[in-house]
Amino acid sequence: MLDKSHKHVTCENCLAKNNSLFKSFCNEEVEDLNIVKSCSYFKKSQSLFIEGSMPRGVFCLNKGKVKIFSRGDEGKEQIIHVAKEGEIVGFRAMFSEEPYKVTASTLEESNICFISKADFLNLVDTNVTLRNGIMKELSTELANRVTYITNMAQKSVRGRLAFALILLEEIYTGEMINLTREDLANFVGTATETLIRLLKDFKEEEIIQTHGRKIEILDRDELIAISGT
Amino acid sequence: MLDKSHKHVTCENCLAKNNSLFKSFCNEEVEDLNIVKSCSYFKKSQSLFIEGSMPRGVFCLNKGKVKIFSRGDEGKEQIIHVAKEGEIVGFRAMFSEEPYKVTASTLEESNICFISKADFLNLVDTNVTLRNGIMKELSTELANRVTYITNMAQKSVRGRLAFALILLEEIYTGEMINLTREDLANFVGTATETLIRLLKDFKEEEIIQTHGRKIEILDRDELIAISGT
DNA sequence: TTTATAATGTGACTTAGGTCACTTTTTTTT
DNA sequence: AAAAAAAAGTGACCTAAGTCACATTATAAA
Repeated sequence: MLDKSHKHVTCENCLAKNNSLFKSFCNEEVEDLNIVKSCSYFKKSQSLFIEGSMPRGVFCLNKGKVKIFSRGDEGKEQIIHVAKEGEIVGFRAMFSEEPYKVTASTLEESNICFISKADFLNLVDTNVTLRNGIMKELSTELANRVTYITNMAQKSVRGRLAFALILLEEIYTGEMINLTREDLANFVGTATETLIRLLKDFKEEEIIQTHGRKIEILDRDELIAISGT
Repeated sequence: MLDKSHKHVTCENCLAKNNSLFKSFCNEEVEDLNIVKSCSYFKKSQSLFIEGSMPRGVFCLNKGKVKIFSRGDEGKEQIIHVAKEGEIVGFRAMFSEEPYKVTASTLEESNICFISKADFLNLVDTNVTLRNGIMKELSTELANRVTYITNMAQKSVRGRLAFALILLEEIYTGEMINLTREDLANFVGTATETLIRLLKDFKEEEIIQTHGRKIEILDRDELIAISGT
């Protein structure tokens, strides 16, 4: 259980910092950051921002996980990304001058800091390293989505699930993958029932093991092989 | 037929310029651009760059169309984007320090200018407007891909084809959509046979009309309706 | 603790869309 | 113009994966 009263993690002490776009910041820069940011506690299933609304700033994850999703025409969630500690969420929309195309919502209780649009853009304007980091991040993300699209278009659901589990293992480093079957299905892009059946197959093949809803990967190599399907 | 001898279009006279990231350039800036760029003629089906190779610069389309695709595990092309006159192709990889994740290849004979990585990055460093344009472009593109992914995961092939035709109508403004059935199938993410059958349906429903391989859209509203499927 | 609510899991059935095997038409090359 | 190669189009068949309708846990609330 997170300490709800601990509302102001200082950037200096932020454990997630070295995993973030701010990792190269010097002490002075971290101090500036610390002044402009505000920190707050989010319960499970709270939204940071909603598809269609205008961006007002960026969110920096100190602790917790956040799903980023868009809704298809029938309202079904398509999870695009699961953000973890250290990630800055919502900065893509800072530059596009358009409303959010995605919703961000916590998957578990989280400590999340907020930096206003003006402050963030000011940082980007004045800090070359940060700016380059962001351009690199945007480009890398764009390249990742190419893979994502190709997977969606060409792989079987079984292959996509294998791929998703490999990605999620990275995101849930040190702990077990912990997502509702519906969220997992919405990430893989399939029906919940199909997802459950495929997980059952993987269990029977001893590729994974479950502890309640939590998923432990037993045979990563096999998953890699299947993900080519 | 393009004039093959006309190898050096000056940026000043480039008809595509106003449709590009360079549209806000002043005369002096255009002159600088003109000095660093080189211009060449590409036949149909020539590659500008290939997945896996290291980026050496960016390509600016003066005339012609270019498909951008990645290959899935079985080698099947997945077309991510069709670039038209005015677009700068390959600039995403300039910032990622990684090999290309996609291949770019001409769909028709084209006039294409080249700007080396060093020259391009120099421009980006010194020209704030260009840089902001690029950051905006990267972000918008990222948002578009969210839609693309959601479509792939949730829509029927019929719905995706309708959506693709709407996009392609924009890209082929003033002319008719002219793609092989295989390319179109690889854009929609389906088998060529399925694509042909669906096009036949659309013809019977008088939503489109074909002139040889060229596709003319008759009922855009109906396509929009179907694309929600 | 009981009740309500949400999440997980199964079975039966249907179908969209992929695959394979050809034919026909168009385009390119000789 | 003839030959070769590539693209377009058809038909028959099959199966991966979606849908619907419940049963069975979990989890949260009263």
